[in-house]
Amino acid sequence: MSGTTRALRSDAERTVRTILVAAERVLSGNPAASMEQIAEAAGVARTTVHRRFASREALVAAMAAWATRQFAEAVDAAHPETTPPLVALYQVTANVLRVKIDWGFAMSRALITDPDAAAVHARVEERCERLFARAREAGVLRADVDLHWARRVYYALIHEAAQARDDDTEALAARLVDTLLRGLGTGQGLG
Amino acid sequence: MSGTTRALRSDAERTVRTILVAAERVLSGNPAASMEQIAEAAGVARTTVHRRFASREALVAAMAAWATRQFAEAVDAAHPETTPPLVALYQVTANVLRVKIDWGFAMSRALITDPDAAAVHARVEERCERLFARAREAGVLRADVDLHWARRVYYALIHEAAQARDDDTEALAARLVDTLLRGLGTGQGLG
DNA sequence: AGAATATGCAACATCAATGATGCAACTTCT
DNA sequence: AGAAGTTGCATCATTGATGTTGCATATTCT
Repeated sequence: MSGTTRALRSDAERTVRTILVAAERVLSGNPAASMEQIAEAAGVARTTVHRRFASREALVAAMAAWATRQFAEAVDAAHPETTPPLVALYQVTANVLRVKIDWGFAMSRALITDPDAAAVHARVEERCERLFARAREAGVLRADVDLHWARRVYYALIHEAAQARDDDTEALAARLVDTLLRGLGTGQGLG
Repeated sequence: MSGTTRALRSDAERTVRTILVAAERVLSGNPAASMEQIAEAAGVARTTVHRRFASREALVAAMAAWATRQFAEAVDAAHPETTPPLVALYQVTANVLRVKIDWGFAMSRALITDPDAAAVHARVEERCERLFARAREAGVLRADVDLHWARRVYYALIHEAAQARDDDTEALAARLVDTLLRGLGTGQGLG
């Protein structure tokens, strides 16, 4: 994106990455953690963090940008507008889970603070909405289902599933989608 | 609980209540809000807050204690061990939603910080687990369902539904339980 | 009215987090 | 080797939140 420094560029970028990863690890555990704690977790002096990120806000923004990028890519990779709804649902879920497990904090904050990230998230939400609409038309979702509620339930399940931090995201996704579509009941006594 | 002050007791208690309510309102919107903001929201000087609560920690603990009490009462009122599982599920859900809508922050933090509150929450979790076990035995939940996953899905849905802040908790509970048991799909193409 | 209690206001002390800077030491590229 | 760049360390200023206290002023109970 920039042509500022040629030499030693890889070193600096590696440090930036290390800090971003450490920040996610620390902040997901305690959103109020200090820059000192983040620096320590990254195995770096606090001043170094401040050299790379002008302010705490800038650091969080960078995390949000990074996570948002991965998020968008995760959705793209599933081709949710061209693949059959049910398949796309599984694929999107598995891909997004992978990102959300590693960047849960950054993704949650992205909505609130960063302007660009918010735009990307809004775009993804639209795509999600379209996917759900297609799923309903295809008979995957019931015809009488409230799409807004459906999307919120889906997000809630993703959030919950991501807490497992299981590396088998395929299995997580399978269980999640199964629960979303079939629920957990037998159907007895429910009219 | 205490016999310290007889006169003017009602005044002080009213102030305490006002502060607790304001704190919940403010902190649910921004967990990092200052005592100043809380005091302002309560229509009270910051010093008054500090007179009633020795520290920020004490304030949060008081919120947790208050919310936890209401939480336990909400579960009790549904008689989850004696009522038929499905009925109890609806009733508990509606009651808990009522509390969670008004005390979402206090209930979430309760688990982490306060020791007594944690005990109550643990007790409630046990009751929830038993209720789910009964539901499975009664054929309300499928026999092959993982109870741990079921409970987490249930919590996630409650958390999500509580965001609606709708005052019709009966309707919310109905939709929530319906989603939990039946899911949102038609069952087509799912083996 | 008088006593007890509660609150607002102003002021103060403390403390932790943030952000900036200069300097020496080290690594990497040419 | 020399230049450029990066980091660690020590240090300092600033800021915002926290918690305390004294005093004047209601408010309420008896």
